[in-house]
Amino acid sequence: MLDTSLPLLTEPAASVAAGTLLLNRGDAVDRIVHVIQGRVVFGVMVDGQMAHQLGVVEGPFWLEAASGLLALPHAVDAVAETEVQLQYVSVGSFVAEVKALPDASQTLLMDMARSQRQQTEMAVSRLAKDADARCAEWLLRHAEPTDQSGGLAVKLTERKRTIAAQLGIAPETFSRVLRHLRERELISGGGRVLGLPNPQALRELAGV
Amino acid sequence: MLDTSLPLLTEPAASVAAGTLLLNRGDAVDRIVHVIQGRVVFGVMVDGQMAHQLGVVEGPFWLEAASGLLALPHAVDAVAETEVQLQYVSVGSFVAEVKALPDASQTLLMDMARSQRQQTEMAVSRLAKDADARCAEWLLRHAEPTDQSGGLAVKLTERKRTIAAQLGIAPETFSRVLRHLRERELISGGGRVLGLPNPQALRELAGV
DNA sequence: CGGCGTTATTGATTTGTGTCAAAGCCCAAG
DNA sequence: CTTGGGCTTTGACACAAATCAATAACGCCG
Repeated sequence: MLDTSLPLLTEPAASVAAGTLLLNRGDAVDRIVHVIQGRVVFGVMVDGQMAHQLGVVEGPFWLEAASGLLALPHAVDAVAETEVQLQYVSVGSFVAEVKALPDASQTLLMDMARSQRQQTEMAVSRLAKDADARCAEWLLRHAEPTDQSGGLAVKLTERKRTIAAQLGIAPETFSRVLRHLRERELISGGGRVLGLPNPQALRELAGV
Repeated sequence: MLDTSLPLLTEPAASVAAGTLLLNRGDAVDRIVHVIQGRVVFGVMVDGQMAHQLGVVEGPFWLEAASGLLALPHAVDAVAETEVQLQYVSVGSFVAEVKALPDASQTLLMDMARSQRQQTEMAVSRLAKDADARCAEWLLRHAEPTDQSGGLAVKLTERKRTIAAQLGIAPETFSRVLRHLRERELISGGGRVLGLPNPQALRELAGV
């Protein structure tokens, strides 16, 4: 894990509850949010709901650093998905710090590379794949080996509507895809733990 | 315009023709491409065609710097859209340079911020808007005031199929959208120069 | 155990956009 | 002027996924 702390910035860390709106699309960037710990979802909200999810980031992380550096309004909405520890940092001191400390720009650089990568992968996956393929990909990414026998299984820790949002599809569609995969015997088990009897076929469906 | 030159790197610049494939999705990053001048399209290619365009970048620019820094395979395909002047730089010397020179990481940081921003805006626009809205947005973005009277007009300098690709829609769809907008009298003129008689309505359609 | 609010599933229908195919247009070469 | 080959437009159609609406399955608390 990267250490993204910037030593000059000593503002106290605050803690906000899950569900808190952290920033709004279109708002001017008055301060930058340093997420120390916790998970943040960003995307486009439509009347209070995160209608289109663009990414999920796990702290430590600089939220929308690009907007801060470029002095442009935020391009996305962001919401705390878990409880989040964070610092608010003025754009001025953020930029000053990045300029002054080589290490700071280094870590920030790696940070941005990470986030850009995630975003690119998500965009590629959405453009190039249909719902079935994306779900298959998601299942494989979240699969873990079961105790014995080396089979794979996925535990659904979040609500399915949330997972659907991550996949960029409607909850109904996610439901149908799971049914479809179950019919084709690519997944098994009806509860919140799904078995993957045939990972190879699943990989194929996901387009490797 | 940013200066992204890195003084330590003195490899000679090469020139490649429009249409040249610069990098392939999935390939390991053996060297980084510094685009000095020219336009590069990146996205996902399907049998030789750029089927899904993710972005267009104008040099000077570091292509897929994120992949280089993270030591991950390329996430996208990239093709020269115009003739392009470029340098190939080994990942090693690239990383070394970024580490050694504070200025280098500074400029690269701004560079990545720019590209991330572009990508984010494109993703947002695709997720949140339909074809009509995206075209309206594009028209407004490319509008210029006409000589007299302060009206707005758009000059179509590229082929429409290219514009459609940038908008992430099929050429046929673009054609239909233009007809639709013309029927609603949001654009006028049938040639390669379109008038925008009602920018306000257009802005509304674009979702501001 | 039974009731209730939330979440998930299912079916019917609509919508937007891609695809295929057939003209039509434009312009440069002959 | 005519010809031909690209882009562009148009129409008919197919299809994936969203939406709407209704039902079913949970989970939780009393």
